Amino acid sequence: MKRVKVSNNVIRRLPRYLRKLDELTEAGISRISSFELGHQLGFTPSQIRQDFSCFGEFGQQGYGYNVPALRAEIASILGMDRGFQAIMIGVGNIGRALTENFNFKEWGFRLIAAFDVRPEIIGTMFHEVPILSMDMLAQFLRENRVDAAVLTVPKEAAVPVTEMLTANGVEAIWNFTNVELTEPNSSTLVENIHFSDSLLSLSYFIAERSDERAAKAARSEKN
Amino acid sequence: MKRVKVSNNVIRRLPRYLRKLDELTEAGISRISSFELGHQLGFTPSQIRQDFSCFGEFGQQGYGYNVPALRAEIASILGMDRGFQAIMIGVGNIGRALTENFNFKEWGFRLIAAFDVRPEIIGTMFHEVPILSMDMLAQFLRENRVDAAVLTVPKEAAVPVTEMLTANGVEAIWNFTNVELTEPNSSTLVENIHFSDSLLSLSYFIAERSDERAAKAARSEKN
DNA sequence: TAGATTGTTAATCGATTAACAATC
DNA sequence: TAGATTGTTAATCGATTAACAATC
Repeated sequence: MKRVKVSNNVIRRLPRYLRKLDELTEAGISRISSFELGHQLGFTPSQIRQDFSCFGEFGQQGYGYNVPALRAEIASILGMDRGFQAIMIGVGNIGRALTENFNFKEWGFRLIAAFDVRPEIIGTMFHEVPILSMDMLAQFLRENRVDAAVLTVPKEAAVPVTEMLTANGVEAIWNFTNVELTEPNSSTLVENIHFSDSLLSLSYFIAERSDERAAKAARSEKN
Repeated sequence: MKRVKVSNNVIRRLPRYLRKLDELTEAGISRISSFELGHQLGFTPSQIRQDFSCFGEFGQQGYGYNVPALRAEIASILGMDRGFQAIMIGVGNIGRALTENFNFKEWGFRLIAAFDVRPEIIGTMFHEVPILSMDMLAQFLRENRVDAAVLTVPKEAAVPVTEMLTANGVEAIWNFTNVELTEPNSSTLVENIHFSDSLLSLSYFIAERSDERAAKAARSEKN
């Protein structure tokens, strides 16, 4: 697979393509043009062809794209077939909710262990995932390949735990704490789930619309 | 406040500014230059000044920005002071985890009610939020101002519930279902929390780095 | 073959960065 | 005042869109 430098925007669109292709498959659609796919996602056909062309030639002139084949290509580009292994740090509310509700396997990750500091849960299993003591973390990382750590610890623990993880060779963190981990000069990959950022963006748009309406109402009152 | 058309990229950066300013406040720092702020966030000073200039003049030549004042401005731009009210649809695992762990008030939202279809929880309270029957939704929306709905229903219910919400005047949805709700021609604001999209982006970067290392290893083996 | 649609090159558009006069 | 740093205009860079020859 050719891996030229692909822009961040393109990468962020890949999972949306994947989801849409899964929806199409479910609906029994096996063939789609960039025109129709673009229409359904709100992208231009050009953008879609440009995006895919970063990785190869997946379509066929005069025909379009084969849905399952394209799906498989994108899954592979995203690394879903690489058998990545992940650990979870912090088995509190968020960690448990994630373990129960999020299907790591479906997205190519195997959650092989979880770590916590509370003696009462250490040594137990939670949904087929063993909960180990944080004291075991370093040893565990020496003995197992861990491609990513899911960070679901309390706010205060976020930075020290991150330091511990990177010091022990973890190079990718899926961060659920509402703490800014991205250090300007670190090579660790950090992907953030910032609930508040998301809600605040929505809040901005709600406020914007509200202001627009108020302005409109004020104008029509004048006339 | 001037509200010219602000690009999406700028809006997405605002919550990060807010968080950083809160961190600075906590650290007792009350003044910062665009240079230093940029350094800490990985942005250029130019970008920071450009971003802020969309909304007004918050700095002072020769001095920089006053941290609490700038924080207040951004909070206001994001609509955090507008007393937005939200309802939650679906009180399953995700809904409960969110109610327990996410402080809506901190971000300017008041969670005034939750809705579910399961008789055994209808009529109860969960963390000060009353759980009502879905049958009451339409009436509730007529009688209360609801600025946003938090969508935490099972996958299958996502589309029908969304239709019901929009039909009853809800114009903003915070979507936690892994379903593509953004219809190309709807005016409803949809903000998605797609866990899988986030993990798959991370997966891409892990795979990319792995490939780069393999290529490097292969090259050095040849020499 | 004729029609459709790709992959790719060129043109446009928008966002980021640089530069600098204004000013605290 | 001199030094620092903003707000803003201009330059650059990158991403999106348009166009079209290639081809199934």
